[in-house]
Amino acid sequence: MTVSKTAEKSSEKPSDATKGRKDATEGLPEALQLGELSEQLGYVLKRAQLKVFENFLRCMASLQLTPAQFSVLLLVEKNPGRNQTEIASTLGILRPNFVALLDNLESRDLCARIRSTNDRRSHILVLTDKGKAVLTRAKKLVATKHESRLNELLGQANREALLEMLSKIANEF
Amino acid sequence: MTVSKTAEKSSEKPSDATKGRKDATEGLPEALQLGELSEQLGYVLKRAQLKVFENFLRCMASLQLTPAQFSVLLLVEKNPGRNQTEIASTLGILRPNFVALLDNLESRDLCARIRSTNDRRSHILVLTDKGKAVLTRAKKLVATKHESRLNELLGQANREALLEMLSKIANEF
DNA sequence: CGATATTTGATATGGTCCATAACAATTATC
DNA sequence: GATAATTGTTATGGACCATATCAAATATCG
Repeated sequence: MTVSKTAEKSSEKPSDATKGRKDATEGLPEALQLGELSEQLGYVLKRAQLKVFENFLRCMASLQLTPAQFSVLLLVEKNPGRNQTEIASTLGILRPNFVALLDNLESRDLCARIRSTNDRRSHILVLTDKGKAVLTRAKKLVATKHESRLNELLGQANREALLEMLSKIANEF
Repeated sequence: MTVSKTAEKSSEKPSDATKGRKDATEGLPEALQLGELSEQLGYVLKRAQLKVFENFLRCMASLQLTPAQFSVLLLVEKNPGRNQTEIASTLGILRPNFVALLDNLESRDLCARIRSTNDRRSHILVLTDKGKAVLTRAKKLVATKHESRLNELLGQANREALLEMLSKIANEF
């Protein structure tokens, strides 16, 4: 050990004003200094991501769609006729973990697995009619409640610049 | 069910060219179209965050520090004499989950819990000498290997703009 | 052709992170 | 001094992520 146990506060300071934290300026617990933390991109990136996901979930509460589920619906709509492996891998989801996710969407009749006639191992993925309808509503909610709020916070131009830089990091880092 | 089971590909097309996917242009599995996904800030944000954390871990492999551990060391260095509740809460870590994190840092002699004399319930947190030394090396690694690579990818000005926008989202969203 | 290897969806399993309830010790409050 | 609140801690469960493994189906190659 390099530090003596049972010490207290800033040493070299046997003063009286800061003893027991009972000054007249009490009440607030004196917010901590973030210091270099607020300059760490990873830290800020993570916090921002949590906030965005949190807001996304609130906006989608009526449809009960998580970001991952929404991304699956979007990708299946854009790429109908693909199998689980293809959809999962382009989303960065491992096949085993994709099974339960799909089970959920299928049990809610948003998505369907269809045994392919070409390759009877694979399951072709398609949106059901209900899935298409829900996705349409989801897109509207995201646009009007979610992304729009980001626009008014950052401004249209900044939001696009942000997206471009994040894409660069996601793809070229 | 709204879709007929055992279908295949784009219907209304009993053609021959796209049957069995055995054209002359075979080989590549024909990359999927991301479509609107690449415009979803949450999606891109998450992917970027994963990439940044991944790179952070690689850069810190020699010191065996995770982003969370690094943030704790940074915060304790900047705010010595605070207790676990204060450090954990400003990092968005729940007290129960902070215990094991601290146990790890303390077992490696990077950080120490000191029973406060003011409030004998709380544990004051301080960096050990080894903790300070490791943190110094960690900062250098982050600066030279991690953040520098972001700079050359985005450019100094863009990196600062990115940080500012992410901070705005993290704090005001 | 037929033996072997590969692929696909699936299960089981373990790890990490996150969230809640509950507890003993200590302190604050009235 | 009785009651309430706080601190660190444990236990626990859920969500997410990663690996190994499997049966069925297909591909490969002698």
